[in-house]
Amino acid sequence: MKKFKRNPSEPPSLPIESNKSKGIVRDGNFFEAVYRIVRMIPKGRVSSYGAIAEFAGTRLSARMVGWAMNAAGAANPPVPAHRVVNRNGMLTGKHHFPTPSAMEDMLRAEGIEVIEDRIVRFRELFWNPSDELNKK
DNA sequence: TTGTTGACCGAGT
DNA sequence: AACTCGGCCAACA
Repeated sequence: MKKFKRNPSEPPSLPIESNKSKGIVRDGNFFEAVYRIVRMIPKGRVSSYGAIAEFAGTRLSARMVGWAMNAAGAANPPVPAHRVVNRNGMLTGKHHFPTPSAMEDMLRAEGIEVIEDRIVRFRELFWNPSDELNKK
């Protein structure tokens, strides 16, 4: 009934070592993969949780990208989490920054217009990780 | 241990 | 057009 579970022809998601009991995939591949991708987002551009999740190989795990961003504050080198928004260009994660306006301020500082928690001209500013592969 | 909740997303109703 | 639901999976109660 539900038609799109996991496409068997696609790679079986990340080599995440899901050691749930011992926990902490944060030190494993998933968080690192996400951070790596997010760090690729050029200044002045933005991407979405879903696009990042897909590129990381876990298409249906966009929510985990948000979770990764939640922990990204302590990451080193830094992760530009403010460049990640949802598929509509809305700043859904702004409340997780140190101050309520931090995310918006950082985007503005990079030349991105934000109106009512939404990125203006999101379509043009959207950056898909796979663009990097195509252009080379 | 089981259950619920997300910085999500696409399909169905 | 608004709403619900299922899927992912880590954290937390």
